[in-house]
Amino acid sequence: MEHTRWLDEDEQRTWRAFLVAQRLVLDRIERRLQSNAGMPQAYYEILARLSEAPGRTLRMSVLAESSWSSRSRLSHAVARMEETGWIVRRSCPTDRRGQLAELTEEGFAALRAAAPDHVESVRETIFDGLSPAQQAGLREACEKLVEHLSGTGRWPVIRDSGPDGPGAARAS
Amino acid sequence: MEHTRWLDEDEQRTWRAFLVAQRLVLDRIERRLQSNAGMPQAYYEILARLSEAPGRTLRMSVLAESSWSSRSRLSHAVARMEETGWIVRRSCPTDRRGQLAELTEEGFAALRAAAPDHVESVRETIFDGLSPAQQAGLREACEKLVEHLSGTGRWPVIRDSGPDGPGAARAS
DNA sequence: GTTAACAAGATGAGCGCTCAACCATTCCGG
DNA sequence: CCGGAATGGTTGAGCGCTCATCTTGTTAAC
Repeated sequence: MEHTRWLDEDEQRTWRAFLVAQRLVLDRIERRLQSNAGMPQAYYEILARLSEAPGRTLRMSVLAESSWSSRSRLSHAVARMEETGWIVRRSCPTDRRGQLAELTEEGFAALRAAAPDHVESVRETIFDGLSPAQQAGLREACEKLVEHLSGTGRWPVIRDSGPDGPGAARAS
Repeated sequence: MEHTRWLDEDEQRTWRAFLVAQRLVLDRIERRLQSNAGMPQAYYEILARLSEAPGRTLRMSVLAESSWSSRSRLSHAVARMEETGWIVRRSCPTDRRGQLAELTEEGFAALRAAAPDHVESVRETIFDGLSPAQQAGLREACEKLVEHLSGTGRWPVIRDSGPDGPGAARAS
């Protein structure tokens, strides 16, 4: 057996910093979104992707990929959001295995209502504390990580649906 | 109502990259740790902090802070790990409200057994995909974020005056 | 000293997630 | 065609987490 490649001091600090920063950031944003819009970040993501789709409708599998969600997770999430009236499911006409998820007017309204504070929260949490150079460094590293990890993991590689990100709700 | 400070295109990309990278990284490491050592990352963190403490013992509150965990979470986690025999709780001699969490031999052994593969997993996930400069950039940004976020609004949740909170009788 | 405020933890309900099945449909090699 | 593999999606158990609440112990004001 090969000897373990332990982390040197710099690597330890990097890993710790990433872990803690990730916790603090996600936690803060999740908490604020939950208290202001009554939805977790993952649901916001799903609604945002749906809102950008033609007809505000996507197949479950496509939606799962574009929101970086497992099928099981998406299935549970959509079931929940169907109960709250944000999404409706319809069967797919061309493939009887498939299901289409469609954003309802209520769902779209919920997304629009949630967006401004969520964006503000993201800005305060991430961008207000980092210099432009630090933002660039963060982005470069994260994009590289995504590239590094998205081929071999459990999620298929997908193309980002464009530079619009979670902001579709602002575009109308 | 002020106008929302929407994210520009660069900021969108940065935020998306951070979100996705964070998901992929944590997911991968968590999954591997779970399958190889039967514990979630948060538990590993707790065991690691305990193992570094004098007497392998810490007060719950200190342990909560040093593992960036809420008290409730730590309480649940320690309860669970007490069932599996990795931790024992003893009452604190100097403060009868307090509890001391002590790492057992079994807990220490579990941590030691988990460590090599976990470290290898971290290395493969984070460091093998990043150049030294990118690692440095990631570290700088994350450390800045931690600094930015750990001051106020850190973990202790801002409680609005609840039913038996201060000023409950007068507030409404 | 009494009493109100506060701190340390524990606890239980609720929720989102994972994992491992599971059913239904479609695809594809003989 | 047929039958097995692959695909799309759902389901339920189990778990870790949050939130609100509760208990117990400490502190401080008067």
